[in-house]
Amino acid sequence: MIRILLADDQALVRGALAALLDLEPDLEVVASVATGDAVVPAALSVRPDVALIDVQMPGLDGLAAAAALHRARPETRIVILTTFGRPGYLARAMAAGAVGFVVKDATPEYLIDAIQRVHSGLRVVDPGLAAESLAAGASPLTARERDVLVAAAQGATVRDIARGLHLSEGTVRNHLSAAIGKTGARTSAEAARLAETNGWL
Amino acid sequence: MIRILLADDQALVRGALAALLDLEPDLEVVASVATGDAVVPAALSVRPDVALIDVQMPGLDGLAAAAALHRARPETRIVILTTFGRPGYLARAMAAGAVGFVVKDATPEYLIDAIQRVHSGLRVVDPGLAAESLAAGASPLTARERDVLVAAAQGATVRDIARGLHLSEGTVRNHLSAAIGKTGARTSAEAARLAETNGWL
DNA sequence: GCCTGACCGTGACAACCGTCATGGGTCAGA
DNA sequence: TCTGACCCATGACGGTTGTCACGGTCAGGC
Repeated sequence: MIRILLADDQALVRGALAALLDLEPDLEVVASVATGDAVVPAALSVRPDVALIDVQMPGLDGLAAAAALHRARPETRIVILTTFGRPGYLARAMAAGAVGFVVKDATPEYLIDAIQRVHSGLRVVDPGLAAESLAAGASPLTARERDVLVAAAQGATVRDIARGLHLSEGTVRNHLSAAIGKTGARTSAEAARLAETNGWL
Repeated sequence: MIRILLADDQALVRGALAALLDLEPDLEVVASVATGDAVVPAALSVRPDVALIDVQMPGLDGLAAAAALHRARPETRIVILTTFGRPGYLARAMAAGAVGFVVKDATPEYLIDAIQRVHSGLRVVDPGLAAESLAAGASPLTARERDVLVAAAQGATVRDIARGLHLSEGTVRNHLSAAIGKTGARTSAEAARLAETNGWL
């Protein structure tokens, strides 16, 4: 019997996944939480074999929660589940100690198989996504460039960003310019969009 | 026995929802499709009582698919299911002939209850979202303003938009300026973001 | 020590964007 | 018929953005 912890912020998806997994005779959902912060306490309490963690969650996000869980309870095998197959997510998930990575486009059979493989000690990664991840490479952005891009992605102006990060406007423009060059974009808004789809933010 | 058609582009969610609904003794998933274009043919073939349609789908989107289904087979009661509770979505869903609107944050019980209510002739709308929808009101954007905003949301420059829509740059700037005024934004990127979260694109 | 490279910051300039005033065209409704 | 709403265009303006050249700081390698 494989004991599973579910973490997903959408109650409907959480409930539906639980129903799906509980149909399998050798799987058992023993806990399900809605936030990243709740993952570690729940895991320590129910001692699951496998944790299925969504990336998008309020509070601590799925990748950070995975890292915390890996530190707190390395016996639990972590599978990251996500809507968006962003290359950067895969890299960060692996760095966080995850051993599986499944996108929500996958079939239910694939997910169940992935859980079983992971439980038996294997790693499970979508080969197409892995290739894409290698192609996109690691994030070329510096910490500051990331900061200004996340702000720009919210629609902030250069002045807003400068105030928010306590920088001069010229410096913000420089960081943005560097990010534009590195992403191959032609405008800060486009750079923010590209960085986001690559999972660099 | 309530016969249900499921439409969602994510195979995992589709399968999980089917598992969840099939657990109910009076519900039966009789078809599940991954694209908006497949909704009407499937409905004509299996004659479902209720159609559960996600907004985000490739090809024909969920709202357009709902409208087509309502025309082709008005007996089928339509429930729109969506990740994002955007006010504009609700308005368009109702205009498309939907009688239910459920966000993926809802609990499984709520969804099941909604399906049963809808089948018995009632309408089901999240009251909080309905209030938000009234507050945000209908889209204030003209058709052209919408066009330039969707292009701007991709990160296109004024020149790109002008070329893409065969307009002069000045005209594009005028439309953008009008959209910025109507959305209360201060920049075209921000206007695009706001319009998107309101479901006006 | 010295050099190198990566980062942060400044100032100046050209290009672009947002606003406004103005004009012309179409089309629906009073 | 006139009015109002929408579309397209032009031209000009001030403010913002993107780029560049230039310094300064700091960690790591020779």
